[in-house]
Amino acid sequence: MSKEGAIRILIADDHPVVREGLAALVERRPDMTVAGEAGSGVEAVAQFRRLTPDVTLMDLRMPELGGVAAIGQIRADFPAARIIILTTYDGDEDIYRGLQAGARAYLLKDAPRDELLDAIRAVHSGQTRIPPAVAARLAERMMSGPDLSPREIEVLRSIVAGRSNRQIGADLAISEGTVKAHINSILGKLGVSDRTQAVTTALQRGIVHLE
Amino acid sequence: MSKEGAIRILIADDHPVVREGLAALVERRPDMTVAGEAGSGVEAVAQFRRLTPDVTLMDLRMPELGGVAAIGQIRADFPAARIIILTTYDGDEDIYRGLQAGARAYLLKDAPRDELLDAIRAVHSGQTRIPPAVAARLAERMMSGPDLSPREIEVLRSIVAGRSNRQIGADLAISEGTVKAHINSILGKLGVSDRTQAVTTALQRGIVHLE
DNA sequence: CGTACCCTTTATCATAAGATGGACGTACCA
DNA sequence: TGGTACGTCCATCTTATGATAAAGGGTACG
Repeated sequence: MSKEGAIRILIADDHPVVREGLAALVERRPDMTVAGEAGSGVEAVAQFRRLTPDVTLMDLRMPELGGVAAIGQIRADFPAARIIILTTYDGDEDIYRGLQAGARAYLLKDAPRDELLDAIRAVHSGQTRIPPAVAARLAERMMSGPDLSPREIEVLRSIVAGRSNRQIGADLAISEGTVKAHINSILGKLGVSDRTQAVTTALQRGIVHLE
Repeated sequence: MSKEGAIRILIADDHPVVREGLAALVERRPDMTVAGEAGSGVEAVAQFRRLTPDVTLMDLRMPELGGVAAIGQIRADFPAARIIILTTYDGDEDIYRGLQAGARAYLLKDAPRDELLDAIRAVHSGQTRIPPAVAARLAERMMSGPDLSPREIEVLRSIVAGRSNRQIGADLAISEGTVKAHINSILGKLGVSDRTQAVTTALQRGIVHLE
C-alpha cells in the first residue's frame, strides 16, 4: 500500500459485499486508502481507537451496537472524528439522530459513486455534506410538529410490539385510561387517526424499528 | 478482460456501491468475469437478453420492476436461466416467491464472501444452493398454515395502508361485516389477535411492504 | 416568586374492531 | 353424483379503541 498523504478511511458495515464495494471504490483513487474495516458497532469503535482514521464510513443498522451509538462512543473520546453515515434508511428520524450524534454527512447507498467520493473529500477537509434529498427529509421532521415524549415513545414501542392498551397499562404500571391518553397524544403528534397508522408511519419515519 | 471460459455474470442491484463490491469480488477470481450490470428490474431483463450471462445475481427490491417480476420475465424467454437472489430481506414470503419465480439460490447480503462465490459456482454447474438459515425460514412458511386468499391479501394491504373497516368495505364494494369476516380469517391464518399485530407480522414475513 | 407550559395521569362517553354463527356458491374428489 | 372443503359474504353481540375534558406535578423563565 503506502499512498503517501492519502485520506485514511475506516469502513463499518455488516455486509461483507458492501465493505468490498466501498474498499474497491476507495482503493482505486490515488488520494484515498482503506485504513481498516469493521462488521459491527463494537468493532467500529475498537478499530477507530486503534487506527484513528481520517474519515469513517458508517452504516446505521449493525449487530451488537447501532451506528448512532457507535458514533456517540467514538466522539466521546475523539470529538473531531469525521464520520459519514452511509445507509439505506431514509427515515427522517434516522437522519436526525445520525446527524445529532455528530456525523458530518449522510448519504444513501443508492447514491452515485462520485457523490460518495466527493463527500469523503469534503468531510476530510472539514466540511459537512447533506444531499438535497436528505435535507428535504430533515426539514420535514422539523416541520412535523413536536417530538414524542419519552413516555410516549415507550407506549409507541409497545403498540408496535402488538400489545393491547390493557397490556401496556400493566407493563408500565399505569391505568388503561392513561395509556389511551398517551396514545391519543401520539396519534395527534404523528398526524394519524388510529394505532395501525401510527405503526406504519413510525416505521417509515424510523422512530421505531421491527425485530 | 477476456478470461477464456470464465463464468460470465450479470449483476442487478440498485445500489452502485453493492454493484461495485460484487464486481470487485468477482473480477478478482480467475474463473469468473462480470458480463454486465443493471440498476433496475427492466435494465436487468434488457441486459440479460443482450448478454445471456451464465449466472445472474439479482436483488429483490429494485425500482421500476421488482426482482421477482424480473426473474419471471427472464425465465419466460430463457427457462434455463441460472439466477441467484442476493438480498437483505429474509422474510419467508420473499424467499418463497423468489424461489417460486425460478431462482436457483437465495443468499443474504450479510453472507461471507466464500459463501457467495461457492453459490455462483454451484449454480453455474446446475445445482441449487439454499443456506440452512434460509431453508429454515422457508420451512417455517410451509408450517405456518394455509395461504391467504387473494381477497384476504387485498384486505391485508388495505389494513397496512391504514384504512378502517368501513373504508375498506367502500373500496372493495362489500359490507363492513364482510370486511370483518375477512380480517378474522386473516388474523387466524397469521396467528395473531388484532390488526396491529397483523401489520407487523405481515411486514416481517414480507407478505406486504411499506411505501 | 409565581406563572406559564408540558408531561403525566385519570374518568366518562361514542365509535370502531373482533368473536361468533351461519348462508351461498364453486371447485374438487371419491 | 354426492359430499366436502373453502372462499366469499352477511348480521348480531361483546370488547377494545379513540375522543374529550380536566387535575396534579415538575421545570423553565420572566
